[in-house]
Amino acid sequence: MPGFQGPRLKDVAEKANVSLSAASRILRGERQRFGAETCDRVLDAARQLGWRRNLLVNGMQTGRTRTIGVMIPPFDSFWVDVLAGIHIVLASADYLPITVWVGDCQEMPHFEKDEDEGFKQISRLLDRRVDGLILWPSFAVAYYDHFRELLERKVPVAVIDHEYSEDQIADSIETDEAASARAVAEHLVNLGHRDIACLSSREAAWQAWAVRRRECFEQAVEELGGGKVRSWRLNAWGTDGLEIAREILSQNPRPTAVFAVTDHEARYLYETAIEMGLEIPQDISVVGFADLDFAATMRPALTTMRQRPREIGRRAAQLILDRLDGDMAESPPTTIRVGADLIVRKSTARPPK
Amino acid sequence: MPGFQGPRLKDVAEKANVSLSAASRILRGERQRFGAETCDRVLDAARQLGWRRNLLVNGMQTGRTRTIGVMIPPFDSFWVDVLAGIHIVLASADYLPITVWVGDCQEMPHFEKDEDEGFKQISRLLDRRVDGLILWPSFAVAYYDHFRELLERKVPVAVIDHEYSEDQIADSIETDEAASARAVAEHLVNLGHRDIACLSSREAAWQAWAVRRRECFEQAVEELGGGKVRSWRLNAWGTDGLEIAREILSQNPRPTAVFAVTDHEARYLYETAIEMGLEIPQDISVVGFADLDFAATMRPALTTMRQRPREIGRRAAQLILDRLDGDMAESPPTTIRVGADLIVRKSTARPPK
DNA sequence: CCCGCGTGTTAAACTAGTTGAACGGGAAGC
DNA sequence: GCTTCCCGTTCAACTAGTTTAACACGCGGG
Repeated sequence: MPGFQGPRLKDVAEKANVSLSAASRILRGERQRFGAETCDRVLDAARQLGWRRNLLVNGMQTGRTRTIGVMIPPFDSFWVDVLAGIHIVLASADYLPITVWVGDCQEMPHFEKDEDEGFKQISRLLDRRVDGLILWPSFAVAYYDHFRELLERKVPVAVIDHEYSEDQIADSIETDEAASARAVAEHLVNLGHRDIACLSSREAAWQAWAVRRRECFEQAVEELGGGKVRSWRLNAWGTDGLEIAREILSQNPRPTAVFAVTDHEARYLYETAIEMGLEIPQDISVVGFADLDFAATMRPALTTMRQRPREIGRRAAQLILDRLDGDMAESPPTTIRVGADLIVRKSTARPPK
Repeated sequence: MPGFQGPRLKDVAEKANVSLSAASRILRGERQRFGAETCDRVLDAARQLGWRRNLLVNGMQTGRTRTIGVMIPPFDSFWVDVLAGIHIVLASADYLPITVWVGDCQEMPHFEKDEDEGFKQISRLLDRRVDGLILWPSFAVAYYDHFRELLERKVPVAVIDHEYSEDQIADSIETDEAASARAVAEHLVNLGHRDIACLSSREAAWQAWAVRRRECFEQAVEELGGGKVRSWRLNAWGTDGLEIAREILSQNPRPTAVFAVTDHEARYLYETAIEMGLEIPQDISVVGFADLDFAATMRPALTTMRQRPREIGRRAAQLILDRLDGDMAESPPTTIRVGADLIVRKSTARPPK
């Protein structure tokens, strides 16, 4: 029961009254060997029948499906924008991304729990013979072992927001953490803050960016004369945001500014501030990171580092395309660092006297 | 140069020392014809070599790629959640959605402008022989002509948020506009509002929901004794939101409540209210629609109808699966109406005296 | 009359399997 | 000694083309 699959090349050839191979050549663009009239006949026949090239066959023959697998968490607007960048670049190269999502939309996935499900997703991509893969760090770490297979199959892989420090086995595209953290530090120190806290995220192995963002920030503040940063982090499941925020804001002396490593953590600080009757930014300054879609509409509007997710997506896609048929097919893995921009809104001010 | 594609079945057969057809049968699950020891040998060999089924070949042979094309605008959290619902259902059936995006992330696409690009996207899906399609209305209307091809190819199509009134040629999954509009009307009329305005969106042909939402609301308010609704709508490009909002709030007498057909339009009303020094909800009540991710964090928090995008996505995916191998393969197109829930927040109150 | 050129044809091999039919050899049962 | 079963083999056809090689036909020029 192979359902009707549309007209075959054979149908086109018959309608145009030419041989199968002539039809194939003409439709592939090899026109010069044939008369103009014949070409027109074949092209017309194909159009009239609504024939379309079967990319499955093409894929079998050339080993290229013009398809790139993408695995991201469907978590927030950052990832949606990354995806947008990927789509734009791939579409213009006549490639198609196939996206699989790990985890739930409501919360950052816990890859440890979903290992099987995640690997099934990757399998679905490999079974369809994607030409390349763009992955978020979770897979890269949780399935480090499976990377062997990807390398053996020579499927180029780009990992977003995660760099392997020791043995880099795949390309990496990430936010420039050092420069970004320094920009935040400068902003706060310049405002006069000398007692600054940092609220980090879950610092799981596959959240290397969280660790680096915090460490870079701590270092930058100290270098700029802002004193020693007091740092907290969420638990492994990310469930204690409000409690940690309460702990930070209850310190005595209370820090005058808090850097949240993402806008999500900044939200906990906002909620806790309302709870405790503290005014942002009069009593405490808050800086976020990412400029997620809700950051601008928070009250007060959140000062945050705007990442460039679209550029990250674009660069990742371009890297895969270059590896596939560019000159860099064989060059060693690289790391691309994408900048971020400080967006000063209403949540930061000079420290209270 | 057909790049290395991983081990072939031939390699597995050789390693296990069996014939090609035996390997094929065993790996397909036809075990009873073979000895347990032979089966193990083949399975082991496949595992050790990392062999994986080539779905391209499968697709060619069976005419089924276990792949569903999805076309949506990457616009707001509504569509992200629809996508989430689709992914969940398809993943559990071992299908994979391939998503193409039309337009830009920042704004609702204008399909009229991008007709070529949009059709290229659909082509990319059909060229890869997707088994079914889930489309947003834009395509359904702009490319009405191309629907012929989809029907001929017997590719089941589900359209989200758009019902053809005359000749329904595809399945449709949409929000229950009549019930939802009535819920909003009841809420406002019960609060005592008797002079209610409606701010509709662009009412393009492919935004049938906007028209119906407005009309249902007008009718419901009148039936409930809330008087005659005064309605406005955005221009064809959706660029005059603030101007229209200003016009509404400058009316004399000013309506005491405004129903915005989506949360996006509610935003214009909020901005304009600040501009004009009006307090929400003391001076004017505002109701949105969709409960997009920013609705809860607006100040005051927006009262809105929460659509069920995930359910819409799930139902759409399920419908496609049922059409593919269920009993309803041949039944006529249906329309599924999904409910919505009124979320009362802080933007509605009794009308000012 | 033969050569070469422009067109186009046929046949075969190839992508990676899947599937049906026929068949073969050893062992057990009768 | 014959039949039957079990286990497995080989062969061929099939999915939808792509590509190479060899070849054929008619026309114009020499």
